[in-house]
Amino acid sequence: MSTAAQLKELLASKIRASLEQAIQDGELRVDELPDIQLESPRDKSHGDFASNIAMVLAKPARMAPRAIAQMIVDRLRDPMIERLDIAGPGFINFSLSHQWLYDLLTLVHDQGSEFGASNDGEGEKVLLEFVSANPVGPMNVVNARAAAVGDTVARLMRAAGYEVGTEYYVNDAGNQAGIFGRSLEARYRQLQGEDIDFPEDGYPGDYVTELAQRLLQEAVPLEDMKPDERETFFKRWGTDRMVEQQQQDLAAYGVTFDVWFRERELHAAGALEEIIELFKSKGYMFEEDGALWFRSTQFGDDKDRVIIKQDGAYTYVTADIAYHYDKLKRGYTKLIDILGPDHHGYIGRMRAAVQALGYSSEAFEVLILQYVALLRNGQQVKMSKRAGEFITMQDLLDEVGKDAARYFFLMRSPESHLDFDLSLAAEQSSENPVFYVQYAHARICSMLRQAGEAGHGVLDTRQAPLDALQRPEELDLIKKMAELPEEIAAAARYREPHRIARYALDFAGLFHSFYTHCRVLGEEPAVRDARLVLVAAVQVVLRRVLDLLGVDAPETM
RNA sequence: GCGCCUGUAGCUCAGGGGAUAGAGCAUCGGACUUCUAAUCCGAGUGCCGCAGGUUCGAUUCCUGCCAGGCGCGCCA
Repeated sequence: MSTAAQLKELLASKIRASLEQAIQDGELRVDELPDIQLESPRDKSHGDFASNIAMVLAKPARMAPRAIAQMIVDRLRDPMIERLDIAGPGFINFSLSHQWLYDLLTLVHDQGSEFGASNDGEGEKVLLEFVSANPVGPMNVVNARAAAVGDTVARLMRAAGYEVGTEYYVNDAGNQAGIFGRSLEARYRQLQGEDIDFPEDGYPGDYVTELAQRLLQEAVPLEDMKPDERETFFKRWGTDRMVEQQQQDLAAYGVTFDVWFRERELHAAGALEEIIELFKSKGYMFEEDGALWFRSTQFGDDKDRVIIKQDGAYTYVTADIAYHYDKLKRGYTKLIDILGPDHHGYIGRMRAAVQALGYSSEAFEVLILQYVALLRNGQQVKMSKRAGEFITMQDLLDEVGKDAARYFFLMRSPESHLDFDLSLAAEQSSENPVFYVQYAHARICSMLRQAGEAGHGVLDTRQAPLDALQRPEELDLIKKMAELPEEIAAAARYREPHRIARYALDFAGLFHSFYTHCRVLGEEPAVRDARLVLVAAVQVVLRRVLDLLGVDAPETM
């Protein structure tokens, strides 16, 4: 039982053995053998697997690629290999007997919802931080994109053998949290009938007033507090409520975090002072213009960064350094931050900080998501924060639903600008790719239901007459399944969830094509039983893939 | 000015050293007495932004340029 990845390794070792034999025979002269790569050819006429090794060796061996290929082919014998062709400029194409595909169905059924897993990540401890929207207002569509991408990257990395923690960093101690607290207090007092001005830089949204109303109903004895206690109270109570809201919204979106990390806890633990002392002792700090600076340019940043402002307050960078230090001290060897497009300037300073803390710059990695343009009926939706006209994450989910939202965000490569067509996403039609995939799953459920009612269960794969599967539609489906482990591993390694969204679409397409061309129920028993095993395996794979994307797999549509 | 992202079919986007460059949508033409037609089958379209370079081979890697988007706080 082998996946495509395992077979590639096997074939590579056979090629290597042939080459070594050729060297021994004195027919080939090279200093060393390069890595032997096998690929899954796009074009079916090129066999199951193909290698370009003859072309790679052409120069060092000073021989024609096709002659090298012939030399390899002459020495390659294996019962598994049905046909070997030399094609084009010197490709070696392998056509295998169908047995490996039948075996793969057994593997899929044995592994079930685990199918596709690998140990590509070798247990590397990765901390994935994403969204981390300030707890002072509703989340926006870039936050929604970050949530979908981050959550699916985490799922993919776990499937690919990484040890992943997910975190949401709550900026509940900074400037903006303070402004938010003052905004809330102002609304609260206005509701009590006081005639006071709303802070000039305050948050104008209705949600602040709604929170103030809620606080009023809770009848907290604020009169007994001193002014600074009141300020702390409003800030803390307000941001805590916002965090609760964010947690709810994200959970409804299928996104949960292992840890919600509060900035204020860093402050309370003295973590910022610790950083300052550490950097001072290492000579990375200097004073200028009444402020304390981190000489980040020493580590490749484009300018130095203020750590303590003239007014004695810390900057956000200080807390962020402390936070990342905390992550590193917890044993994570790779910190991945998923950030919005307005934060790319942040990479240099954090990378500098990580190095200053004594870690490799490679321990810190940033995935920058690009801008999301919302379209409705082909027109771009204009948003103005100042006028309070913007589409929140919640609006988006209300309009298109969780599954379409996640799928649309995951469809595109994370670092590409994204045109999100709200009209299309909300449409329950064939034009909407998410339904296309879900429909494949629903169709399978319906078939298996009817098969079961007719008394035809899915046989154990070892009992089923799988060699009845001979049609290209059947074999193509299985081949595609065989590629899932490498697809997941690649998607995890490059942090590219769109590979899986595309895989889902392609795989569903293969199934729909099979469905049209091959009947299951009503065929002669051997064909029926073999196809039922196949269809059940397709169901397993579709569920796996949809689960990785965080999209539901409905049984009926 | 500097930095990040993006230029591939009419539109939205895949493909990131290899064999005739792909998908969806849109357009046109077919396929339901049979497991869900939310489906399938067929048809056309491309100086892969431009110019150099590396390579046996470049849409893919490197450099420069052009175009678009977004950043460049003692805000986060």
